[in-house]
Amino acid sequence: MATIYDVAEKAGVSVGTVSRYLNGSGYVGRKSADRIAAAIEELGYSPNRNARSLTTKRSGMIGFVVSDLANPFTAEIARGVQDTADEFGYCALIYNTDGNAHRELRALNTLREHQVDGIIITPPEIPEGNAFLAELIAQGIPVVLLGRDMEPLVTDFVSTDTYLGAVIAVDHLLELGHNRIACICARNAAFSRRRGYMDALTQAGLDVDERLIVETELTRQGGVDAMTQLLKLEDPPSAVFAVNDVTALGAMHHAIRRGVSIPGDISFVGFDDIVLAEYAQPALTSVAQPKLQLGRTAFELLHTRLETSDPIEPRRVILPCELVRRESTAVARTVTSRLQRSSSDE
Amino acid sequence: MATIYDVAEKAGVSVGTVSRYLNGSGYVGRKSADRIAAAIEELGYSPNRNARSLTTKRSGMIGFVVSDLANPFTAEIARGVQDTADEFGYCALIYNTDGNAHRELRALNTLREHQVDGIIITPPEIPEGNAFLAELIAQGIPVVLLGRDMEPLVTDFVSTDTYLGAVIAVDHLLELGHNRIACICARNAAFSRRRGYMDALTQAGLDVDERLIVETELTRQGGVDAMTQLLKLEDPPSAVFAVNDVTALGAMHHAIRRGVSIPGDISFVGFDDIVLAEYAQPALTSVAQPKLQLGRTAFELLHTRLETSDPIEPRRVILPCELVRRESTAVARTVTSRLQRSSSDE
DNA sequence: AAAAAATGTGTAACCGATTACACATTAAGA
DNA sequence: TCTTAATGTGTAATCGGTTACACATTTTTT
Repeated sequence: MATIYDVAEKAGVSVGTVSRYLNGSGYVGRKSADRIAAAIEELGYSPNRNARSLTTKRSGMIGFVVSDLANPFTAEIARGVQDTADEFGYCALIYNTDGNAHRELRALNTLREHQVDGIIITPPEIPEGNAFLAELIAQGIPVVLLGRDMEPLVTDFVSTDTYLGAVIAVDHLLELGHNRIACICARNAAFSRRRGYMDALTQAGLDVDERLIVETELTRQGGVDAMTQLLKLEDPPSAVFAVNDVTALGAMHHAIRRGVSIPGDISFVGFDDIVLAEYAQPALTSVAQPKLQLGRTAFELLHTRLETSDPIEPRRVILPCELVRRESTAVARTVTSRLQRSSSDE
Repeated sequence: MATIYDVAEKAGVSVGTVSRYLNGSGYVGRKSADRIAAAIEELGYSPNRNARSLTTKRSGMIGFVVSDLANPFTAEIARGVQDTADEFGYCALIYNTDGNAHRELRALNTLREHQVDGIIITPPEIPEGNAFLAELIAQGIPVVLLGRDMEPLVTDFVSTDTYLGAVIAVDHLLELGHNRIACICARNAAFSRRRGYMDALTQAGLDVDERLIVETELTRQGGVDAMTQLLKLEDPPSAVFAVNDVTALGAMHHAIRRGVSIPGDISFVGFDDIVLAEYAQPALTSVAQPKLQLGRTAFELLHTRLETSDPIEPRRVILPCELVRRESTAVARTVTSRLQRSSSDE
C-alpha cells in the first residue's frame, strides 16, 4: 500500500506538501498540486485514516449501540444514523447488544478503544451501562441518548412524544364519535402512552372506565388475550387503542375471528406504525414515530458536539408522532345509527 | 487520556513490558504484571487501537456494505454479521448505499481509508462498484459477496439456494394434491425461483401452463394485479406460488376480497418469510431464507481469510431454504371432494 | 559447578500520517 | 527600488502503540 512518502517521492515534493494538498490546509503551488494529483492517481494512493487520527485525535467514526438491529424499528433508526453520518463524512460503527449487559459493556469499551468521536446509544436500562456511559462522557466522549431518558445523566437526548401520540390516537377515535374506548397496554412499560390515553379521555369530559384498560404482554398473543377479555364485557368497547401495533394486530385479528366487523363494529388504533400495520387486513390505523428522523436528529445532536470543544448544555429533542389513518377506524356505530335516525327523521 | 507511557511510568516498568503484558506476548514477570494491572486500573487506561493498527496493520474492523439497512431482510443479515464479528473480536463498520453507485463507491473508499481488514458486501449490480471491488481484492483486502454472484470475480460468495427453495414450495403444493399451480414472478429478477417452479412441475410430470405464469412487479400491488388476471381465467389455479411474500400477500388479500376462501379454494405460498407472512391473516406459508445464518457464514468466510495470508481459493456456500408451513396452504379441493366421495362410497 | 536454556526487561526504530517552524521565493505597496 | 506581505516548501517532532534486539537474571541440565 502506497504511503504519503511514496506520493511525495514520486511527485518530487515533501510529505508536508502532500499532506497540505490532501487536507487543503496551508499553501500548495499549482505545479506541485498537479504533480501530487498525478502521483496519487498513479500509485492508487489512499490515505491511512488510522495514522491520521493518531495525530488529529479524531477518528471520523461514531459508535451506534442498539439492543436489536434486526428489529425493523431499530433498523430504520440505524439507517437514519448511518445516512446522516455519511453525509457529514463520518463512519458508523454499529453494535448490537441483544440487551445483554455484558455485550453492551464490551461494545462501549471497544468503541472507546477504536477512538470513536462520539456515541449514539439506544438500549434498555442497564445500570452498569449507565455508569460506563457516564465515565465516557466524563472523558469527553460525546454521547447522545436515543429514546432512553437517563435521569442523572447530563447529555443530549432525542425521542418521540409518545404521550402526545397517544392523545392524538384517542382524539381521533373521539372525533369519530367513540365514547367507549378501550386501552390495551403493558404492565410496566410505555406508561406515557397510557397516560396520554387517560388524559385524552378526561380532557373530552369522559370518565375513565377501568374495565376498559387491559394490561397484557405487548405481543400478538397478548393482544389476543386482551381482546378476549374485552369481548366478554357486557358492554364491549366500540374502539380499541393499543400501545403498540403487534398487540393491536393480535387484538384485531382475534376480533375478526370472533365475527366482529372492523371497522364496522369496532375501530382499532395501534402505535409505532410498523410495516405490518400497512399490510394488515384491514390496514391498521397507527401512530407513526419518525424513525428515520430520530436517527438523523441523533446524529445531528452528536455532530454539533463533535465540531466544537466548547461545553454545550444538554439538549433534549422530542419529535412529534403522526397519526396514519387507514382502514381500521371509522365513525362509531352509535353515531352512524343516530345519523341514520336523524336523516330518516327529516 | 492515559497512554501506554503513563502506565509504564506509574508501574515503574518500560513500555515494552506493558505492551507485552497487554498482548500476552513474550515474558512478563509476576511482579511487573501486578503493578501494570494496578496502574491500568488506576489510570482507567484504554489502549488506542488506531496506534496499534498502525504497526500491526490490522484494524480489527470489517466493513459491511448493504443497499438498504432498513429492509428487515437486510437488517437481520446485518445482525448476523455484527454478532459473529463481535464474537471474533471484530467491529463492523456498516454502510448503507441505497443502491446508489456514488454512495457505494464512497463507502468502499472510506472503508479502505479506515483500513478495514475485510469487506462483506451485498448490494445490487453496479459496474463501477465491481471494478472497485476487484481493485480492493487485488490490493489484498478480503471480500466476501453476500447474495450477489459476481461472475468474473474471484472471491468467496454466500447465498441461499432459492432455486431449491422454489422447488420445495411447489413440491409442497403438489403433495397437497394441487395440479393447477400458478406462479407470480418478476419480469427480470428472481429467475432461479421461476425455474424451480417450472422444474418442479415438469419433474412431477405436469405440463407448464403458460397462462398460469404471471409476470408482474414484485410489490403488493403487483400481487393484486396478478391475482386479478388469474381469477379471470375460466379455469383458475387451485394454488399460487409467488416469488416473494409481499407479492403473495397482495395476491392473497385480493383473492379474499373477491370472496375466495383461503386455503379452502386456493392455497398460497410466498418466498422470503418476512415477518408479515407470520402475521398475515391467514398466516402465509413461505420459503424462509436463513438470514441470520447468511450473515454468520459471510463473516466466517471472511474470518478465515483474515487469519491467514495464504491464498485461499474462492469458496461458495449455498445455504438451504426451509419451508415454513402456515395457514395459507391446504389439501386441494378436488382431492378433498374426491376423498369425500370415496369415503361416501364406502 | 559450569554450561545451556528459560525467563524477564529496557531501548529504540518504526508504522503513516499532521503540523509548527524556519526558510525561500514571489507579488504588492510606498 | 526597497519593504512588507503573501505564497510556497522542507524538516523534524509527534501521536500511541509494537517488536526486534541486546542484555541481565534465574533456573535447569549435565
